[in-house]
Amino acid sequence: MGRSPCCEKAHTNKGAWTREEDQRLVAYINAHGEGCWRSLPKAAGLQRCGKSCRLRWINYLRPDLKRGNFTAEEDDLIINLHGLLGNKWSLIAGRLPGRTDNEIKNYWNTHIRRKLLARGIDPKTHRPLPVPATAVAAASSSHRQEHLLAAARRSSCSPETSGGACCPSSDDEASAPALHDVDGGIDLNLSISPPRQPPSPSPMTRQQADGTSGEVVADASSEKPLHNKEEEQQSTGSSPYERNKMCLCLNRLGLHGGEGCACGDG
DNA sequence: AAGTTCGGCAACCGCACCAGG
DNA sequence: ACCTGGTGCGGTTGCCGAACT
Repeated sequence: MGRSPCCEKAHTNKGAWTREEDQRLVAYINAHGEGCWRSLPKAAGLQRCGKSCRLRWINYLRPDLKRGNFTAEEDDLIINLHGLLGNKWSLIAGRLPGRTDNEIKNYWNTHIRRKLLARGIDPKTHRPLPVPATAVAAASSSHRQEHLLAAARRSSCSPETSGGACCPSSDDEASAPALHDVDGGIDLNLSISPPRQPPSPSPMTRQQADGTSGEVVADASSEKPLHNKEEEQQSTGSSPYERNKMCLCLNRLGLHGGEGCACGDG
């Protein structure tokens, strides 16, 4: 028993989208709205698979997309959310307005992951890799990387930062990385109720979890070039992460005090 | 200047989940 | 309870431009 293919591959285009195809897709969705992706290509006069149309719309054509470089705040948010959620790119994207899961996934794989590795941080577990301290120190030359490392270390639960109390050393537990903001005193370990947060009133639904409720939680959208962020950080001495504390209202992760922050004191 | 390598990103593929019949 | 279709998600691939030799 199998399932029918989502489209007739013999009559569908593949590869890069043309301007005309984009225009057709945008025009159709503007007129009829999203949904019914299977029948959309035919209705819109496109020789494309419905899944391809959906992907093109979500990742490239949506009007609310934010293009351009990721900001330092977004970097921090991604690192922290990845520490919490793992490779749940759609969930992470739900906390970054204007960013898509695909974009974040690519950014992680091409930028953040490599930088974390260079800093001796395991991108999967957010724990320090077993490398000589001198190698880590030698790699800490740039302020930008220093900032990323600091954020990553805040995101990780390591014996050095936690004193070992919060991080059982068994491999089973290590496979489920926890988040701890040592500086801020916030325990983000999702396996235990955060001491400074009320328990969640109900289990998180899928809709709540993936951000499809339409709420915009994290407002880290300032589009400053990265080098400006570095200068700002150097001049103030405080990281964007510290200035934009994480909002951890359980099912509304984002920047503390952001638009959708439900803490009440933000 | 030409060839090669590398990095970034758009797009594809296959599986999982969910809702409706 | 089971089956099927539609949709969403994460992993992977391949193209293209930049950097390097």
